[in-house]
Amino acid sequence: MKGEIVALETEFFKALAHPTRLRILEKLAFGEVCVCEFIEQLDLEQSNISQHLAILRKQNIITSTKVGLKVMYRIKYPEVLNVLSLVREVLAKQLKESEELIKHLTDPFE
Amino acid sequence: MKGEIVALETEFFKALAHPTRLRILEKLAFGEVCVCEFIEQLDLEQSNISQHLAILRKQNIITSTKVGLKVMYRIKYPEVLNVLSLVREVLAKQLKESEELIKHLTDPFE
DNA sequence: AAAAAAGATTATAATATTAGAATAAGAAAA
DNA sequence: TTTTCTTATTCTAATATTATAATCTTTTTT
Repeated sequence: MKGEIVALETEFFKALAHPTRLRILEKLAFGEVCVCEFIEQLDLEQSNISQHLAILRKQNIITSTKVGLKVMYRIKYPEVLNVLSLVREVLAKQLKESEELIKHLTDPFE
Repeated sequence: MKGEIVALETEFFKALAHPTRLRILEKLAFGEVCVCEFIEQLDLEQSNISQHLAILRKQNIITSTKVGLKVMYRIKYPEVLNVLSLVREVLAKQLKESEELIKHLTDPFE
């Protein structure tokens, strides 16, 4: 029971633990995006982008609809974006702290 | 610039993307824990636990202090726990939705 | 000082993830 | 209906992660 929840959480974090997938989500934060745009903007092989989209889809983080030849992707649960911004907050706090350490190193008598 | 932020985020998610490390954080949510307790409760090799602790330490998520022979670990930025609970919320929402799908499958005429 | 206890580190074999190339599948246009 | 366009899938080689075993390191007992 508890182990299965941890497993779900793990898979979720794994899905987010790749720069390409984070960049995809960043773009989707502004709304629907078609695969062709990702190909244009991310400067990666089409097949690679498609693989990363598949991972996010499998994790139920994004969904797609086919519109003619194109496939439009969007974020399925907007709460995912809150996770991303919360992580950025933690990182900001971490960086601020090391910044202060540097300050003390360079101006030790202030 | 933007790429480096994404890289930081990626490393952060990677640090959380393992069941053992999530279990460690779960235990640390209640307060300080010594390595010996992890060894006892997680039923894994000592060296393996130590490796996972090192990954969380390197990511600046936890810190340790030595007390005699023992080493006590604790969460450094409590905000990390908010990330975990937010993720659980997303998972809950996802599961609730698939639960409703099952309901419609089994009682299609309700 | 030698032995023991608690953790950390290193090396390595097994496994998993990733990127790129090739191919397939689907829809629309010619 | 053949061709073209857009995306998905499969295969594979390269890389990264992981767990175990063995080896330190540090501190405390004896």
